[in-house]
Amino acid sequence: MSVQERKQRERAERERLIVTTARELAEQQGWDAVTTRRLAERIEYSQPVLYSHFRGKREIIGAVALEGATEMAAAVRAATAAADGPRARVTALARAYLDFAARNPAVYDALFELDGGLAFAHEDTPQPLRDAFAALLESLGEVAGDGVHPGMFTEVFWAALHGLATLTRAGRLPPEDAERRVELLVDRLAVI
Amino acid sequence: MSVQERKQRERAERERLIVTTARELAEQQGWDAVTTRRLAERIEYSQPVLYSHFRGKREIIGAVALEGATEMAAAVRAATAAADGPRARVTALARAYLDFAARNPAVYDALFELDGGLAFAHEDTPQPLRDAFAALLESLGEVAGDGVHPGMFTEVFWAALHGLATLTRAGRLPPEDAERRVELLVDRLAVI
DNA sequence: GCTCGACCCTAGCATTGCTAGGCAATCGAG
DNA sequence: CTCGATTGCCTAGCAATGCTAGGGTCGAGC
Repeated sequence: MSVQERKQRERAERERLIVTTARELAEQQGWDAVTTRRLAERIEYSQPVLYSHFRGKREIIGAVALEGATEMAAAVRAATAAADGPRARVTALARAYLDFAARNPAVYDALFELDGGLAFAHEDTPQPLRDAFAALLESLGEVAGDGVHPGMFTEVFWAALHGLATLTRAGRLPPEDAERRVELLVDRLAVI
Repeated sequence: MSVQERKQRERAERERLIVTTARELAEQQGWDAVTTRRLAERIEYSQPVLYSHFRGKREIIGAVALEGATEMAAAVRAATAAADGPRARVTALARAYLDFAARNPAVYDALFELDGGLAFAHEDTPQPLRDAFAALLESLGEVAGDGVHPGMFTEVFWAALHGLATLTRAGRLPPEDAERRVELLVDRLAVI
């Protein structure tokens, strides 16, 4: 049985290699540069190997997205845990979110801009995505205000952050006032 | 000279035909289905004709985006003009914006999700885009609140709307609570 | 009526995601 | 140890994509 175990382990390692390599390539040169050929070359296997791990390119994007969701949840939790009081927590959360999006544009794209074949707001939504939303909810729920459903408040706040992240990165918003925009958002939306 | 004029007119008409056909096709079957071959077939010309009007597919997307920006500006202005008082105006604006995005997903994608080769927040930003932002600014500027720059307030409000629009359409947010989310956004962000 | 130029089409290129088919190495049974 | 079977991988290829080169045709202007 040990042989099978070793093979299984090697397969799992190679799958991780594929995902991390796809992510690296995407961060370096953008998702357009992540072709199955280039990806195969980088992992030093032939193209069909990719398809023995994933149904297609979409699933690879999806895998990067899930990895990113876990990291983002961790980043948000780390930032809010280090802050004192609801207001500081929300501000830290917003900064951490936007910071993550700015530092990992390819991962952020995999999560929200590209089609990774992931189900959102469904019963079959993958755990990392649920958990990322939960991480937001933990700090945002406490500033939703009376009579406002915490989940819905989190959705709206999240949407605002998402809008800022994407519009800023796409050059639709000048990057200078980023910090002031965050302050305005927190001041107005959160009920302290 | 009349011959040249006629030719020029026909060229202009054909260019409009390309843009409206691309838009139709995108609305019907999504932008992925808008290939140069299919588009050429629909307008009953060969592919190279497209390239005598536009540098490439990107520019066609950009043309659809510009058309969409003009329409969106008109839709927003029409909605706000019919509303009484700042609060009603902002609510109407938000609804009109989200409604436009929901009813014209392909156009909205051309504007904000796809690369149409357009410059934003620049000195060489095309007029329709500037005007669309101006349409938002007209109604949002009056509820920015004291000490808050109207332009920046508009950016934040716009980003929030953009986030709601994209996340809702991508299935990231459940569509049921759309109206309540708008109310929350207006209540909190706008200073009446 | 003729010539020349604008106009547009056929054909092709490189690249993309994905798949079929075969080859070789490894495993299990005798 | 041998031999058939299975697993795992690669070479080669397909259809579709955006885009371009080159030639042929038709009409304008003298």
